[in-house]
Amino acid sequence: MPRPKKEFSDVALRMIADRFKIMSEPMRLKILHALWDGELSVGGIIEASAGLQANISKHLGILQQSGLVSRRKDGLSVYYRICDETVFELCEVVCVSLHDRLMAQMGELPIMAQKRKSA
Amino acid sequence: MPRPKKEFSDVALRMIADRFKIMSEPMRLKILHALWDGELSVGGIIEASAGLQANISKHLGILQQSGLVSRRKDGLSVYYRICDETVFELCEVVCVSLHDRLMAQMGELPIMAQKRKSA
DNA sequence: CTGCTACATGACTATATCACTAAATATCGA
DNA sequence: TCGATATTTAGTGATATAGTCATGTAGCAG
Repeated sequence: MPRPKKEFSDVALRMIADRFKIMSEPMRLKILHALWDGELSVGGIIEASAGLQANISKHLGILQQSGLVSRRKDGLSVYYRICDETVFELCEVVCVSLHDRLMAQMGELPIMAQKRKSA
Repeated sequence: MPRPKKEFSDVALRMIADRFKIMSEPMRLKILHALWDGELSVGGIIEASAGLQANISKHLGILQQSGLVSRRKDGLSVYYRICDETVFELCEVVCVSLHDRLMAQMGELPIMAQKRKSA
């Protein structure tokens, strides 16, 4: 069955593209991945993502403004957590797509049928 | 139930981020949208997306190299079509997320309970 | 008030990328 | 071969963004 085609205005395209752009930085993905299991303080995120404090803070600001993570302040620390679960879904879809593509590319290679030990 | 946490190497993060980056240009989304219903020649894509020829061509090259669209040459024309259906899925997930976010933001606004005619 | 900790922000540099123009390449018909 | 059409490639200027250093701000301890 064919997908029903919806129309997209330039504004809509811009909004969608912006969301993808947010997700298009490895450092931000790393931060989101660090938040996979739940809330974490900025210090914890810095530790998990192995980045400089200023950079992490800036990325967290971007992620929060885009609505992907939420901020909670408690004393000296600030805790972030993912508040948009589609983040995981997007990454999973992309991973599957990349995997399929690599498999297809491997299939194109004329490797002779020699036994290969699986790791 | 908690999602099972998978580990991501820097290379993996880079690959995923690159895929998102491909999708983060409104013009490329416009091109993909033009290909929604199926194959289209470059000329057709130019017409549908209302962009300059050189620019469209460059974006098509990027899309093809990333494996999202495939190329078929027939005589003078080159026909492109989407060969990775996850493109649609990604856009749909993002749209839902954006919609939910806007709805939530609307809910935050203290609008008085006045009747509003639906358009 | 002072100092300390945790985080955010501003300024700056380097890099990347988009859109545009102009030129090159490829295919078909006369 | 010549010219017309269709598409790609190259070069350029403008813009944007990541990363880094230095500084600013908020909360807690003393």
